[in-house]
Amino acid sequence: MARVSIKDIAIALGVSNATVSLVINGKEKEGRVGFEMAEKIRAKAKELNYEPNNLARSLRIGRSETIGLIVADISNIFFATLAFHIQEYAEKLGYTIVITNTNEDTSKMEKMIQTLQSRQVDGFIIVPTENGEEYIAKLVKSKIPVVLLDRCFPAIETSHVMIDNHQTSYLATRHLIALGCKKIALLTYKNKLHHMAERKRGYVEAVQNANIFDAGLIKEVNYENITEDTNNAINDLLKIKDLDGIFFSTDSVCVAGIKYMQETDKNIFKKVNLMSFDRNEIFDFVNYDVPYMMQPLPEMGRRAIDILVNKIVNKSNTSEKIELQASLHS
Amino acid sequence: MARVSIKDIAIALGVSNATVSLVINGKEKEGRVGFEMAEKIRAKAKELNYEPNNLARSLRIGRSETIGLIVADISNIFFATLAFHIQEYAEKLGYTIVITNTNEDTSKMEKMIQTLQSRQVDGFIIVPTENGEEYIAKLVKSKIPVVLLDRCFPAIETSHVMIDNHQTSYLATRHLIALGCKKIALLTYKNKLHHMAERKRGYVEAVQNANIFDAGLIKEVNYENITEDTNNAINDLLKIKDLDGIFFSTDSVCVAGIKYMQETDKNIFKKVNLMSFDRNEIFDFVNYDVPYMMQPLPEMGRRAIDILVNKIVNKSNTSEKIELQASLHS
DNA sequence: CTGAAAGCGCTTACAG
DNA sequence: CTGAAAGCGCTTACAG
Repeated sequence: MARVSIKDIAIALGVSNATVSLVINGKEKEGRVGFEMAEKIRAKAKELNYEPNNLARSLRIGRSETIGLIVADISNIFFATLAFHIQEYAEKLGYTIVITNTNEDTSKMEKMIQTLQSRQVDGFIIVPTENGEEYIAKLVKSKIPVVLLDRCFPAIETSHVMIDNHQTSYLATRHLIALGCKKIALLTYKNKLHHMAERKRGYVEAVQNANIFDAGLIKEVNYENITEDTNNAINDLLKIKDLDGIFFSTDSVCVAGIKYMQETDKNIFKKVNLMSFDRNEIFDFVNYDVPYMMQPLPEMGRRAIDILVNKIVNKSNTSEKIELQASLHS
Repeated sequence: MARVSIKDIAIALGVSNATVSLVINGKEKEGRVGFEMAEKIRAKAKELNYEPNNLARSLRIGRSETIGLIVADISNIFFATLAFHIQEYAEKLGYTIVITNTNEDTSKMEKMIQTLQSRQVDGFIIVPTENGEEYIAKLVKSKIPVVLLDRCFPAIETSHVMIDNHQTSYLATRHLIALGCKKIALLTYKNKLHHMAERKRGYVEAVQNANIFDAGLIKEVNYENITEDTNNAINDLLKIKDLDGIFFSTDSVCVAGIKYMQETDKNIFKKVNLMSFDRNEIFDFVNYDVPYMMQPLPEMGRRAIDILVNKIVNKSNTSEKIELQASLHS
């Protein structure tokens, strides 16, 4: 039951390893192997049930045709869907995707990157953690191809694929304003990630332009303590007279918010308009049509792969910064 | 920027590759390298920023310490969570998990397995597709370590980790009966997978024992057409006089069912008791406490890894068939 | 305590 | 059109 190698085929047929390798890789034309010999080799390969050893191949050619995908939380439907699209597309290009998970933990991210590097991945697509800037900077400096996804560090010169968070947030807020809202709250994560700051900036710009800015309407919650923090924030907000809009900067906060509001006041949605970032399945079960800004997940995945593969294949070193548009669903 | 290898360290220090390798792998004691030399080697490795090449190592030792995990749908929270736990646990044991996705497509499953085999994974954890029996049988016969997860093919002699579907389903139905239900419907997938048949069997046994079996209360829907089929099934069921219970054999069907029922009749949950297989986030947003049978995902993941690693390391060839208990939440 | 050498399975110049 | 040989970066008997 020992695995059969190129050598076994070569010996069985009395030819050289080189000839077999050429045929197996379909290089018989440029490679100058006779048609009959090629046919014999293919037949023998099938007969012996030959399966190539890609480890050996990778070692020899110096590429593994494997890409490391590092996401923040694979059990979050947003990242799971993104991972799904990335895998689908990468497969078409002949790359295998290795997905790993950081749980928003920087030391874990570092460990994952090291593990994958020792397995010789050709490049990385990374959703970086909040405190991961230093390590990502080091990684990028080491010249291994990297594309950041969904999030970025403006101080580092890297390629990234994300949406235009500022613009998306601005448009989301404008939508509430167009609906006639005058007191619009923002419920967002408290962290240093740039994309979150951009979402806040988009909101602030929109309410300022409409002359309805009020710093007291901005509430920030911690990722680790989302339920309790959100409940408290909503409690505070509902005390505000004439509150008529809440913009949630992610669907996870929106879900937590809606859950609490439903329990608190069944008629809340008649008074307060919501807006979410990304869709969540639970929206179908709420007695209110939640409008949301949808990120183009399949395209984000494709673009990330395209840029990364270009870096890998052409050794391109330019930083491509892609910011896609999200679409309003209401 | 060329990667530094063991050889570079050896040359820099004027020692042999073997000595460096021994130290790097912490085998200096059994390996008989002097402490001072070991220290010098470690220092030089750090200085040169040495990172081992696991591809080369795997090729040499004949193991990759990588496990292929093949799930049916990574964007389904059930599998995503399972994948998460498997990865967490495998990492502790020094294994890297490569996750891929079949989308319930058998030809895709075959392709994924081949790809991973050529990358020399040491073994597989597989959630097999409905028509994948033949290929899985072939795979198992080839002696590569395999553990089936969540589903199994009784005709094939393999290891598997799943729950006791019959018993779980039986208890779920008993719960509805204990609540006083006399007309309990079953809403399940129409497919040939054994675990689904077991869920049906558990339901049938429970209602037969209670003398309330009625074949007309069993409705089957297609995975590909879940929304429409479920709506039709629910429509039929709601025409039945005195219907007082519905058991959903998976949370995905339950979600579809609840969605439709909510739209159809707001007071439905006062008349009909539900029971779901597994929990879903949307249950929090339904005006009714959905009871469910919860599968022990972390344990399922751990057991699958333990069995697989045992096969890999000890070349164990016995089939371990693990059937865990699910717990009732109501 | 340390080194020289073979070999894992492949690919790729080079020679003929 | 085909073969002999080197080498990717490791590990592991074997010899001393």
